[in-house]
Amino acid sequence: MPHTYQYPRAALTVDCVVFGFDGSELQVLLIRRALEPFKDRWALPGGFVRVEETLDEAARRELEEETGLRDVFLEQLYTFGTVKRDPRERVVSVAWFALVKPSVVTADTDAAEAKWFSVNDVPPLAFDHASILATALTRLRGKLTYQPVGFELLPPKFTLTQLQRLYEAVLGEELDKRNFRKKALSHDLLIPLKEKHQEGAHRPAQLFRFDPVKYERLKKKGFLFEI
Amino acid sequence: MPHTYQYPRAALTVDCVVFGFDGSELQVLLIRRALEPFKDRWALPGGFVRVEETLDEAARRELEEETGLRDVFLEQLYTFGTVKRDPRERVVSVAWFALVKPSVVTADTDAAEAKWFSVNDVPPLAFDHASILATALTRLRGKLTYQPVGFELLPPKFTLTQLQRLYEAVLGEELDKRNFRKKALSHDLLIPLKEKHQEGAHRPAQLFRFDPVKYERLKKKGFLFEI
DNA sequence: GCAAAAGTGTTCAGATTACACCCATGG
DNA sequence: CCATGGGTGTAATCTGAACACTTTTGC
Repeated sequence: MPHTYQYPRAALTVDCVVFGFDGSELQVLLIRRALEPFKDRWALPGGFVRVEETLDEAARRELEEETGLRDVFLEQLYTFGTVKRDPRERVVSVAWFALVKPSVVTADTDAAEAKWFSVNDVPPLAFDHASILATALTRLRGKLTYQPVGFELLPPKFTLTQLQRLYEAVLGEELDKRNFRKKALSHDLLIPLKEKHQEGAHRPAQLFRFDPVKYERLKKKGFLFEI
Repeated sequence: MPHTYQYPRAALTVDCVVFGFDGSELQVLLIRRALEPFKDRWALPGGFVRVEETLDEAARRELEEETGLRDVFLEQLYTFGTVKRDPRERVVSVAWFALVKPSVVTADTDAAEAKWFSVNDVPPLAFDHASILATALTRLRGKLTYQPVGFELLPPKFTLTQLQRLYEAVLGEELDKRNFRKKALSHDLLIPLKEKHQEGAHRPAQLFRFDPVKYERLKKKGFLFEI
């Protein structure tokens, strides 16, 4: 290893796969590129890492600049480093995946050109972003079955049916209502609220919130939240 | 996002956590640094990424240059990017973890100053390499319980007892022999050989090899190999 | 014949699956 | 009173955990 390493150097970027849930489909947030290359194509929000900021700071900064989102659940996904992934020059990108709650999903994002798409109906993407998205989807599916990340995609108060719909949307399969409820409640992470959720001409549903204290305790033990 | 991004840029490195198994303890391969900073300290093998090579090519190249190892199981681990992790300048490192079979573990490595250490007895490490190692260990433990990676750490022919010792070393707990064997065989990935393994004054043990065809098939289905 | 590691089954508890009907509400 | 989604229990099966003795070999 040389004592110092000079140029040429790869440029370093971050890209964020931001997932949301609209109540029936899993969504991903994309921005329309204003500049070449891939001008006018949809792309993951992201940009260059500054020399004085950490990687997650860069991801959060770019996310806020390009979409207006702040304080989201963010986790490193994978680093993409094939040589020609950017036609301009060598660019290595550290990809992140983010989960946001519906309050932010439905709010306007600062960037006029940021838009939510169903993951089942994504337009052609710039660079290798389709492959980054695919990696993120696989990771989300994997995580969902053993970690309670679903709550990051739901409002603070939610019904068991909403939780089930989310699991079904992400996993792409139907789940048995009784078994799902039994298991979801068995982890003792859901606190029933006094309120009910009323919507439409039918029996109102029990609202729950997520218990962040028990969540932290579980997390430290390399937790499980299997559905 | 600017159309091009100029300097200052972070430098990009790769670091490899190379695991081996000596039959009783999990080992990690370290090299002694010849230069400042952290001169004479032990460190993970690694170095700067060249602008014309992918990240995994860089990892494999550095691994060969510094330790003589080739053709190892290699998987991306995590990218470490805190600002001050290298005292010289901003360096972002893509960490990898590698698994090598005993034939290579016991062979001399090209680098005079590469050495195997038990993971239970690691010297102080340069940079944030202790934290990279800890991350790799957690990942290896996690992987072992649902993917058949153990075979990457064993010779081509092995006994069930050797496989069990490996699991015990990595997981840090004793396992029940009968339950372990039942489960290991249930996945139909182990092919019994006609040969027996003879060592010492006791009953010779059945040798097995790993079935790479079934492994690939399982892999494509997002496989499971639970022990 | 003895020391040392290989090899082998059963039982029990808990978890997972499959499955169908009544309840509360608004219109 | 009816349409809509909310809510509940049980039986059958599978899986995981605990547990002890016989076999084969070299010396």
